[in-house]
Amino acid sequence: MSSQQQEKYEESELYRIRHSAAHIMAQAVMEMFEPGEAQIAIGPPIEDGFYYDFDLPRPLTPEDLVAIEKRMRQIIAGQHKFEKKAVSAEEAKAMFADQPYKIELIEGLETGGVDEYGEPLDEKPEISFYSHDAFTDLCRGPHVEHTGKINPSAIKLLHIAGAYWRGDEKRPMLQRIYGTAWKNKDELEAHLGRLEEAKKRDHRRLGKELDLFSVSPDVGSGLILWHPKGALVRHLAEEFCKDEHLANGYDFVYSPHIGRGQLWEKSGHLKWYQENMYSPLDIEGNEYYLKPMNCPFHIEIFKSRVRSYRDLPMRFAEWGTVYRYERSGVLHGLMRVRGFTQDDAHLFCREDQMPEEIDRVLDFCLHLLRGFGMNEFKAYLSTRDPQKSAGDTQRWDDATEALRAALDRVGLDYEVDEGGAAFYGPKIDLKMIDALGREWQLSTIQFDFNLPERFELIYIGEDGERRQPYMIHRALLGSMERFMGVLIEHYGGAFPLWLAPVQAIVIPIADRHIPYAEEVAARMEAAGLRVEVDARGDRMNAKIRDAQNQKIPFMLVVGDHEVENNVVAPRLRSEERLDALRVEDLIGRMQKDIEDRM
RNA sequence: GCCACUGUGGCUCAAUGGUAGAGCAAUCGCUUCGUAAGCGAUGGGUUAUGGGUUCGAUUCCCAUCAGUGGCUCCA
Repeated sequence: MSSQQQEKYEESELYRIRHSAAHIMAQAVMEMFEPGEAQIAIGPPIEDGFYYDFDLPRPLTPEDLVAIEKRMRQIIAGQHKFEKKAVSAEEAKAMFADQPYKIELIEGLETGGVDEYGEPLDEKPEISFYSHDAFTDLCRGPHVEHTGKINPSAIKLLHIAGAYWRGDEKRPMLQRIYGTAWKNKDELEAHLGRLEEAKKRDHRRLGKELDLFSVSPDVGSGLILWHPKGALVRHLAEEFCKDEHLANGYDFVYSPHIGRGQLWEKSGHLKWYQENMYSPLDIEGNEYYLKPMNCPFHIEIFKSRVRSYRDLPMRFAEWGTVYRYERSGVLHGLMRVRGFTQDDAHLFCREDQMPEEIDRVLDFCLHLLRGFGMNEFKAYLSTRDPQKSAGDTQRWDDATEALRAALDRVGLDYEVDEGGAAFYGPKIDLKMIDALGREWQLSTIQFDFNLPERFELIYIGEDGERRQPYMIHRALLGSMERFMGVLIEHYGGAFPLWLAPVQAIVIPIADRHIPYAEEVAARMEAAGLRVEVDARGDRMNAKIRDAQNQKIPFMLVVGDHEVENNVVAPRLRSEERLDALRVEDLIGRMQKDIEDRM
C-alpha cells in the first residue's frame, strides 16, 4: 500500500475539493433567493462527496438541482480565491447577524466547547471564515486554493433530502443537498458506475428477480412473504446454523408468540419498550402482547425448576419470531422489518464460567458468519454509562473485561463505544456493510444484569447458597430477515452451491434430448441434488441466458453428442465451460463442493 | 414519525385534459437449434385507493395507502 492511500481523508486533496464544492454549492443556492430569505446551516465533506443543509422559503426541486449545478460550474470557472480570516466571536456574530444557525454554531464554539456537529471540543477553537467570490462561510477549512482547482466535469449533485438541524427531531427540518466530487471526470464516472453496480446487488431487486420474497400491502408493511426459492435458501441457512448449535452445546426450546401483560410488566418491557410493542389482544379479559423479544420466555424455562451449579451453563436457543413496531419511514426491504425471526439464545452461567462462555460464543459467532463467506464486519464494544446502569458495578466491570479479552483474543479490530451500552449490560455488536454502503447490525452478544434481578433468577451454589447466574443474550445472525438481506447482497444473488435453490439445470438442445435430460435430472435428484430441466421450446441460447440470469451454478447442456456418450457438458455461471463429464462424476464433484460449503 | 420524490398490465418503462402503448414475461403455433434473447399470433390494465375541479381526469388539486432517498430512531 502506498503512502498516498494511507493519507488521512481529512488531509487529502479530495477532502478539500469536496469541502470547497460544498461552499460553492451554498453560494449557488443562496443566489437563488432574496437576502434574508435563505439560511445556511452546515456543509461538510463526507465519504465520496459532500452535502450542505439549508433552511429555505420553498422546497427545492430536481430542476433546481440542475440549475445549481450549472451555476456551480460558472463559479468554478471564475477561479475565485478561497481566503481565510480569523475573527473574534463578536465579529463573527456581527457578520452572520441574519444567519441564526451560524450564530448558534458560533456560540457553541465560543462558550459551549462544541464543534459544528455538537461534538465536544478539548479546547476553545479559533473562529475563522473562508471566503470565495461573493460567499463567506464560518469554517475551519481547509479548502483548495481557488475555485478553479475543482474540475467542473467531476462534480454532480445527487439528491435532496430532509435533515433535522443538529440531528434533533425536535428542531427544524432542513433541506440537504447531497453531491459528489472527484479529481477528474473518469473518477466521477467510475463512482457513478459503482453506484449503478451496487443497485444490481440490492437485495430488494434480487429478491424480485430471483423470486425469493415479497411484501404485500394487504399483508402489511415490513412483513415478509418468503417465496419457495427464498424459503429454501433460508431453510438451508437455518439448517446449517441449527446443526452447529446442537454441536456446540445449545439446547433448543420453543416459546409462543404472545404472553400475558403481567409477564411484560415483570420484565420491564411495558415500562421501557412499550413504544415498540403492538397493542394488546384481549383474551377472556386478560391482556396478551405479541412478543418483541424472547427473553422472558427463556427465563421462565430456566425458572421452571430449581437449578444447581452443576446444571450450568445452560444455553437455550430458539429461532424466535418477534414483532416490533417500527416507524414507517425506517422500514427497508428485509433489513428493517416489523416481524422477524431471531436466532436467539440465552446463556445462563456461573461467575467462574463467564469468561470462557464469552470466548465460546464469540468464536461460535465468527464460525457461523465465516460459514457464509462473511469475513468483513465492523465490531463494536459498548461499555457502561455510569448515569444509567442497572446491577452491580463489579459485575459490569468483569463482564466488560471478558468481552474485551474475547475480542482481543480473536484479533478483531473493534471500536469502543464508551458509555454506549444499554442500562442493563455491556455488549459486543458485529455489523455488516450492505451493497449501498450502509451498516446493518447482525450479531449481538450482551450481558443482562436487569432481568435476573427482576425475575429473581437463582441457582444453588456448591456451598448450598442461592446465587444469581450471569445471563447473556445473544443473536448471531441477528434476524433471519436481515441476515438474508445481507447474504443476498454479499453473494450478489449468486449463492454458493450448498445454498443455491436450484443447483443445476439440464438444458436439452432439441426436444429429442428431453428424455435423456429427464434421466440425468432424476439421477442427480436421487443423489440429493436440486435440479431442473428446461424443456421449453426455446433455443439453447435463450435457456442459457435465463439460467445465467437466475445465477444457477451448473448448466448442463445435453445434445446428440452427450446422449451418445452418456455424459453432460457443464457450463458454470462464471461462464467457464468444463469438459464433458459422466453424470456420476459430476454428482461426486458437486457433492464434494456442497460438503465443503462452496 | 419528519422532509422530498414516486405509484400506468407479472416485470421494465412510454403517452395524453377527450377512458392507454412498447419490450420482456405468459399462452398457442411454427422452428429442433451446440454455450447470454429464433419467428409469428393471442390474451392481459376501472392508469394504487377515496374524494374534488371540469362538459370530460389516468393527466390538475386534496386526502389515504404503498414504495424510494435521506433525517431521527434502532434491546
